[in-house]
Amino acid sequence: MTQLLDVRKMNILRAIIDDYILTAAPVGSRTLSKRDDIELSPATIRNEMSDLTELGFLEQPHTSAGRVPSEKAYRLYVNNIMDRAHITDDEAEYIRRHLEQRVSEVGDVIKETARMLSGITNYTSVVQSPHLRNARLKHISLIPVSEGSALAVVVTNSGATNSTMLKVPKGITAQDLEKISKLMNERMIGYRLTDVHKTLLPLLREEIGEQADTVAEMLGSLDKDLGKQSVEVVGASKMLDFPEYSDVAKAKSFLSEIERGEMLSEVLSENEGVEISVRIGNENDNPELKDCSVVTVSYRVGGEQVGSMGVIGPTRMDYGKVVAVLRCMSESLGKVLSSMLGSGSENNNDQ
Amino acid sequence: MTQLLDVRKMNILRAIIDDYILTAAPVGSRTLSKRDDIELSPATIRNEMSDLTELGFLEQPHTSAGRVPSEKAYRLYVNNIMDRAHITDDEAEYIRRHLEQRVSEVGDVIKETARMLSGITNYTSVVQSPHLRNARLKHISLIPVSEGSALAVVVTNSGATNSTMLKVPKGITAQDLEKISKLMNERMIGYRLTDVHKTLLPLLREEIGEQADTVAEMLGSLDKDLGKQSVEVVGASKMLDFPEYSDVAKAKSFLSEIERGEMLSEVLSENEGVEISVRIGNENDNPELKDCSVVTVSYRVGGEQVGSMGVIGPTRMDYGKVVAVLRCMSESLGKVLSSMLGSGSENNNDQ
DNA sequence: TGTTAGCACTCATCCCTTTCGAGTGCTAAC
DNA sequence: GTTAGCACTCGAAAGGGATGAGTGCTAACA
Repeated sequence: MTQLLDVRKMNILRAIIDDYILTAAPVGSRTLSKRDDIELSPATIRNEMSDLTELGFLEQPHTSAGRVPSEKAYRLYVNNIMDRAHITDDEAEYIRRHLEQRVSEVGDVIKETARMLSGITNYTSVVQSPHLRNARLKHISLIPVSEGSALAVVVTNSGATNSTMLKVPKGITAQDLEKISKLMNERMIGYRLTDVHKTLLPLLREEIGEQADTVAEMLGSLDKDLGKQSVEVVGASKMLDFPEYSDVAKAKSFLSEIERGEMLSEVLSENEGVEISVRIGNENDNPELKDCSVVTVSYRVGGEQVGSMGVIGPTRMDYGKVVAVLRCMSESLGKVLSSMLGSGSENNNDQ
Repeated sequence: MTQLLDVRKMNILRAIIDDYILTAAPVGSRTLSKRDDIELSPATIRNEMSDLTELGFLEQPHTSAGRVPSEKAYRLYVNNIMDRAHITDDEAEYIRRHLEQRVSEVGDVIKETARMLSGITNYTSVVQSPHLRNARLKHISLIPVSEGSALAVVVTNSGATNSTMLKVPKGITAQDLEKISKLMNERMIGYRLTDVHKTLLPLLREEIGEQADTVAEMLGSLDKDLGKQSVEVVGASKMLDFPEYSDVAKAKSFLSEIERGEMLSEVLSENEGVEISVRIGNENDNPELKDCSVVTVSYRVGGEQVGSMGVIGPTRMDYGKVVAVLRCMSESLGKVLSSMLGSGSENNNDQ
């Protein structure tokens, strides 16, 4: 498929895309022939453009307008043409530095990542907090809050903490809770929460005694709760900077959808297992994103993929830069989280 | 000041405001004379409108347009004219019901409140989480997380829970932490955090021994952290529904400001001590809000004002409905929080 | 055979004018 | 004090060139 296009066509296509990314205006043959990297007359270029249009890489808003890249063109561009190293060492250094200053809490790091991501790219950024599914228990506290409810605080080996309100059966007293949490701390530390729930709990049943059902229920709801990954969105309003969204109705429907939030976690969870993913226009499932491109990247802590982040922008986004920035951010975030969370990486490897 | 306007002028002004709130279009004399509640000819109305314009209650976009209410008019309307009981018992019941279903966590209740508030009014809603400044300690856990950091989990008598990452001096071991938290639980329960920090700590110093400084520092940073009130915003994009924001640049600058978030906490903390506050157009400090009105209301748990919420909309917002809804929401939220948090109200009163 | 100049043609955009109508203010009559 | 009548204002919408960026095609050139 690559060889469908000769070098010259490739160059012209790249030039058109580069130009269009910058200006959002249809690109004409004269404009192109003025560029230094293309030494052809407008007429020749027109012939090539005509071919490219026929091949589906270019589109014409109307007869007497310039050409606009099609989604197929962006796809080709992303796969084969763009130069990825659009990010300087300085910028990379800046990202790392800036992230490492925020040493306090995971949530803050995620927020800061989202802010930087949107700040550097000038698109909407989306960053998912790391999931704890495979984290190992380090400490559990059950703190009585009121009749019928207790707060479960879980610290994992990755240093992440999570507190969840649990319902507690009527009969259970504060002493019971203390007993249970003591037992849990003695026996369950070092296991994955899912392991505890599925594997270990049955073995421990007799030892726990009459409260076994309570514990099981608590673990179940904990399990569910730890699976939830929050999502930080920054710069949604930046979409209004682009002429693509100069129509208020369009802007509104996009922003509402972002605000609802459901789309976002879908978008981020779609690329499990993949390192980096670029979805262009209609490649997105969500119809609200059909004029957008979404670039997502997963990040790892201690070798394990624990979350992802991404950028949402118009289809004519600066893919090269975005991909480079995301690569860098993913790496930095991974490092920062790993180091922040201390022992995380070592303990995670022994199965 | 009220008596500057006779009954007829008042009626006309109210009619104009009502109409303008609905349509956002300048109101003319003919339109008014067609209304059932005004039995005057257009010419007569024109005379009155001319007077009202001279008095500063109406403005004319241009000579041959209808009249638009001025901010002064809205002020008068809010203070003297509007009928407040714009909300039916059914709606009030709906609000209460809907909130009470969300019994799990304070954060969820706040989110749901914000969602409903924006849903019912169709404006942007802003809801602050309750502050814990005067809450009394019920339980403290210090959980070692990694070298140099520990998680402090505080449960207050109001049932609110809050966890904060604390820096811990190098020398402190897990055992130390346990000892400290045990001591704190024994001696500090029932006090306000600020009391503990300022009053009780000095008295306890010797008893705590060498870790006193550590405890002091921890309490200090806890204190600061518990003072933070998060803010939930829902429906910011709804502003785009209004013709006032059909200009994308204007919409963008408004949304960016909302997204930055700082303005919001300012707006909400301005009305401490006041029950309900209406700020119209330029009455707002923030220039970004000069075309908006902000209605805020505080809410109480156990007799004490612990937070506030509000609605942001165009100056021609439906003040009557908004005020009524906010009143109801404030009451419901207070009740739900009080009941949710169990013992909250009783214990809060004994000084 | 590939490249280029020339030319007729298309069509969105800009600007100007005209028309339309909602709304006003004033005056005179009731 | 209220109202009908009327001239006047002015924004919004509709129409109509002119402009110019851009195309496709053809024929000539290297």
